[in-house]
Amino acid sequence: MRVTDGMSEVSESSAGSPERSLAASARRAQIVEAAIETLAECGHGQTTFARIRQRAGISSTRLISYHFGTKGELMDAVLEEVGLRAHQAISQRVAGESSASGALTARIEAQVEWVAHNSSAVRAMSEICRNERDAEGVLRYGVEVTARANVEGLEPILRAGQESGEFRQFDTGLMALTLKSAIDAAIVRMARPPRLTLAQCVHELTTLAHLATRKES
Amino acid sequence: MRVTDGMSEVSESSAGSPERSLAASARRAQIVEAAIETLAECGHGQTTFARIRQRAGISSTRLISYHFGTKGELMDAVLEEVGLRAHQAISQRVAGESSASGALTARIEAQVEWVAHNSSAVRAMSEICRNERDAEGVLRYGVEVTARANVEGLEPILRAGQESGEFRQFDTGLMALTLKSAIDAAIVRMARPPRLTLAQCVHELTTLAHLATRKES
Amino acid sequence: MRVTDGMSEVSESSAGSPERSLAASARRAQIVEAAIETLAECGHGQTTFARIRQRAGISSTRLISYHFGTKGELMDAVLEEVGLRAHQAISQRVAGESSASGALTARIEAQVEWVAHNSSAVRAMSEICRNERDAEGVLRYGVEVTARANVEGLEPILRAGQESGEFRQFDTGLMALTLKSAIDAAIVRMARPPRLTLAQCVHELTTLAHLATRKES
Amino acid sequence: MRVTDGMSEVSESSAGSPERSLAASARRAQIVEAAIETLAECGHGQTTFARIRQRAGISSTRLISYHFGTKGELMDAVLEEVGLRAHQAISQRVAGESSASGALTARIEAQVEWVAHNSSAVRAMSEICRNERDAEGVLRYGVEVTARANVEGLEPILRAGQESGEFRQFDTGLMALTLKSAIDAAIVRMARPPRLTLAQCVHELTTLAHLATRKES
DNA sequence: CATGAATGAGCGTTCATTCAT
DNA sequence: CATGAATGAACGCTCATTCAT
Repeated sequence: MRVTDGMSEVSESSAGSPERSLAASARRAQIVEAAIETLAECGHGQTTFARIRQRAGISSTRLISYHFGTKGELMDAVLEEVGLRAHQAISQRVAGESSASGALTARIEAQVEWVAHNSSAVRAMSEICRNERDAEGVLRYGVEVTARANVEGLEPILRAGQESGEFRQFDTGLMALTLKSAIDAAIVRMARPPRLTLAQCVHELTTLAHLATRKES
Repeated sequence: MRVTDGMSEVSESSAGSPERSLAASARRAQIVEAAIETLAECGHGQTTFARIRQRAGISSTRLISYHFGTKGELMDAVLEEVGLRAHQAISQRVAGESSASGALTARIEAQVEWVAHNSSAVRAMSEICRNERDAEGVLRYGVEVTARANVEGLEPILRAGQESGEFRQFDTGLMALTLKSAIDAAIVRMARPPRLTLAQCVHELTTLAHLATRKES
Repeated sequence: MRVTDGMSEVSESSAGSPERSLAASARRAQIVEAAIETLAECGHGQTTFARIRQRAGISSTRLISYHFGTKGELMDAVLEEVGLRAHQAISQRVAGESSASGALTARIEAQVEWVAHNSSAVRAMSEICRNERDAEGVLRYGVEVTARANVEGLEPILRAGQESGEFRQFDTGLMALTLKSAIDAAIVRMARPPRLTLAQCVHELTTLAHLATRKES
Repeated sequence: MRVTDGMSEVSESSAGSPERSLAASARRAQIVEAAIETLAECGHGQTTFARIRQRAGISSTRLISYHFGTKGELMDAVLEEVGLRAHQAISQRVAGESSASGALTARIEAQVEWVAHNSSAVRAMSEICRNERDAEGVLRYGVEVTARANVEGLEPILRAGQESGEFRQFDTGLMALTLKSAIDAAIVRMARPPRLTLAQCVHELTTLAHLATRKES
């Protein structure tokens, strides 16, 4: 039986069991972390096994293919890890809000702050989603996947606000995308003079969202 | 020690003469066009001389380096060409407007329509700006360059509107980036069900821009 | 941005351990030997990975860069190997001599004989030293390196002879270079008619050295 | 009839006539000079048409192949030019001497001085002779050619000295080669501390030659 | 006399991956 | 769990040369 067909060599050892040995999990985490940093710093095109190996401080690239099988699966693991981190950090902060307007503000705050403090993870995710392709050359993750962690949380709020009458009528899909883009734009803006603080950015964005969504008086 | 200095073998000519032979210009245009299509379809990472050669229907990749020197200079040429096209198509449409609000609407209309009808050029530009790096690994074109053709035109309008009292106070840099992002988001949105027409998208965006910028009554 | 730093993919290992696996050492020796022969026969300019691969009888040029990293490092390895061989063969033959004159004669004998019987190694070293350049175009090994293995051994003898009063006053650096050159010239001379035997060459050279260095009576 | 088969395109125009137009001769001289400088500075391996073109300040490498046909023929022309210069500068200085000893001294003086003052030409010649190969990979100019301009003048003097009884018996071929090598070594020596003046070098060499060749008293 | 346009072959290097233990 | 050795394919780029005017 062939051992490697796109599957990690370790995953098949305990067939069926979702658990992984402690050492293996640690190794995987170490490699994923190195991959995130490399993606953020060098970009997808320069993110090679050799560079990841170097940053992770491991002896051979063989260790990477040993634990993840192929490069694509490593990218999957990175995406999963980043998505998990974002979800854990953001979702709970929106929970307490009762009004759609409040929820929207809370969500934007949470999101922009997380993005600002986890730029490497965000860049890594972005690099993968926009560049990772399969053998035929088609993007493996559409904008869909990119949107999921962040936009997915935004659109339900917008829909709820329209249904409750808090918000005016607009295309919720486009508005969600716009707000998500605005959040990313804020990170770009913060890097440029004249300097804006994180709090100022948050305020600008929540104001913008409020004005763009509220029902005309 | 390098002798070509990364310059096209055909370019130099003693004086600063902008002249280029007819045949050479045609070849360059042909290659640039093939490069744009390849970038849009295959992404920066898969945009190789071999693929460009194939799409351009020329005999050898040598023809590319003959006319452009290095890959980096070809990318420069692509960026220049796309920038020129966008400028020519967009700038004049904003000229006639007297009010900031009218100019903003006109600019958004012009921009979203151009982007919608020139998606290959836009994708090509995006791929280059986000992925092209120099030998040391740093991005050759910052977000600055990306922003120039589009954002540069947006921000002056916003500033003028604030000065004339038409617009409320907000950070013009962030607002320009947000509107630019929203335009790109509209393209993404149009590709997803439920379907939105171009006109509907334009309306959504101009409405959003109006609400976000107008002075509170 | 480069990750391999021009290092062999197999070399690193955390500590400064001189150990290399048996198989790897054998492969390296095989490749170095093929490189020496190629350099001697085809010259530095025609010494390509493809030719070395062919002569070594290995499957791919990739094996060379796998074991040596870059071409420059392969050249380094060749130089090191040839230097080692020469040192081992020559140095001990001079050890027993008490007088400077005797040492000089012994050294010349040993050197000319080694050079005559290891012409490939000598040519390889010569090709590298005179042609190998770095990226900026400067010679990587000055005449210094070339001289080291052979001249370095010559000059101390000359200095000792002057100090002991055996030799007349002359510039030891120039004399050492001259004798080294004369040894190389002997190899050239042997290839031309009328034929000279190795022993005759040695005699001619030792006589010349004796006459040129001895104190005037 | 094909115009180019290893022959310069201009040479065939005035078939049979050894004269060349003034402009063509000037161009050829300009290119040869640039080739000499490039060979001396960058070495044979890096002496490309592109670099020569640049240094000569001409518009296209096509001009080189136009005037010289192939690279090999350009190298021939360089060799011819350098040989001519050396011959013109050296030969007359030996003319007036009556004794072999005097002629030898005069020749060494003339040769070392010319070499010292024309290092680029010497390096160029050396680069060509040691590296230029034909399509099959064999050196196009043996040591023979290198030796011609310089050694050729040395050996007759040595032979004459032996016949007249001035010099002792030794192999004139090896001695000539040795003295030629010693002259080149002097140039190397002069570049190294402790500094030696040209006059000192000449004195060291003529003394050495005298001691090595004179009849034992 | 000079130039423009084109070209195939070859270069060293980098890549992810696979076959062995 | 980890490593060593090997590999074919592809990359951008440089080379001298040739077919046209």
